[in-house]
Amino acid sequence: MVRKGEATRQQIVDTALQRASELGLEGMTLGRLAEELQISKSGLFAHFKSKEALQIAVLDEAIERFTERVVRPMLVKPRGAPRVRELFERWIAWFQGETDTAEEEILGCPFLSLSSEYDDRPGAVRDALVRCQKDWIGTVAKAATLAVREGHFRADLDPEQFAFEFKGIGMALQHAAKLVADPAAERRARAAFARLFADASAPLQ
Amino acid sequence: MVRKGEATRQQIVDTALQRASELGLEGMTLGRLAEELQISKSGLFAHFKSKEALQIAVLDEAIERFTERVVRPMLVKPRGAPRVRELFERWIAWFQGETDTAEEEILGCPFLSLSSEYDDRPGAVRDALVRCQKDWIGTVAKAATLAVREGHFRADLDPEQFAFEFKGIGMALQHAAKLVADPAAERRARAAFARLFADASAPLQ
DNA sequence: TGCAAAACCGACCGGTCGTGCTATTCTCCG
DNA sequence: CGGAGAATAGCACGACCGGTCGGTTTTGCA
Repeated sequence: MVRKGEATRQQIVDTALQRASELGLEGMTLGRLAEELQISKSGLFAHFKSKEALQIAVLDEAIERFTERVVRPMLVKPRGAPRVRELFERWIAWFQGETDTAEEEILGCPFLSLSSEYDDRPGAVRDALVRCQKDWIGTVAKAATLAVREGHFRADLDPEQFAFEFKGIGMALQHAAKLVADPAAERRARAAFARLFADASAPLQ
Repeated sequence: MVRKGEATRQQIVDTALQRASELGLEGMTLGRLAEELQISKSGLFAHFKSKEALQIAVLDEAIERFTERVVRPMLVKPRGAPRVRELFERWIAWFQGETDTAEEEILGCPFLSLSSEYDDRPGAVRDALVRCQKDWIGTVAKAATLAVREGHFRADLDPEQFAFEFKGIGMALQHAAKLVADPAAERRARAAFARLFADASAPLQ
């Protein structure tokens, strides 16, 4: 007697994530969400004690998907440069959304959208977002550290600096692809990464 | 008999820009704006035919200030590498807000906040925003082009690619400084720019 | 199959949103 | 200083917001 509710809740979170990616977690409203799900607003609300709780549930869902689609698959590659490359490729793929089928257009990374939505809005959602963003740059820095240890990257490389620039490339990609609708955005991002990667690599001899 | 109204309108736009930088152009509301200005909501509204008109007025004001504080001052430097450097320094300074006095904390660039606010929200505001963002990356690319022409940058440099990465550094700075509150953010941004600049520079001989 | 609990609904609350309309106050020119 | 017109206030509107509550339907174990 605990099945149906959980399924509905999952369905709500799924749809909410979708809407939140477009309108932001604040811009998403319970009424329209319920309407889209063909559910009453109160029925929807009953699954969460507050809108904030729903927002955090949505954020957790996004984190889970990100882990599954980007972070975990990178581990199949050997430590070092290949894993760093894989991380970038997975990240780029993440920008085109959940579809496993071929998809051309860039939907963007929900975390980047949420980052600017909450960088001036204190609260539990922001705290959770900060935590997961720190985790993410930590993951990138860790991969870079391993690449140094493997001898693929220069010994004097600053992994945190690498992660900073890595992140910048993704943000520029999102900006160029979504707002300015530059068809060359993805190519530019790859070129930027190639430069970052080359600079980080250990000299051939 | 055209004085007072214009002064009030300017005051409204000033305050609105301030609020919009924190809450976004959508999150900013006429009621609270009027309250802060000690003005009636209808009195405020009378200066603009719609909220969208106010939003665009705010955007125009931001563009004007950006031009004054970032784009125009760069022209005092000679064409080429010095001008590119100046552009970056002015841009970094722009992130700390309007204060001419020393200010430590990063307030962030309103355009970057607005970019993610409107990348999924069609309308006149978005159109204006896209236009000014294209102008901005065009300005950066133009400066890079001149640096190539002056022989400071490599002849085979892609100025648009340079502008893409330039923008990415600023976005990473905003993210690191505002959301994650990383005290090293500005240092990281400068280091990233130094690397970008060095890669773009023509070989010494 | 009975029945308690879980799931869900519809109506409704106070509040706030953007936006009109009308009346009053203020400002500046003649 | 008087009056025309700009500037502003007062007020109300319809819509929608997040959230509450009492009642109805559905579910799944005993």
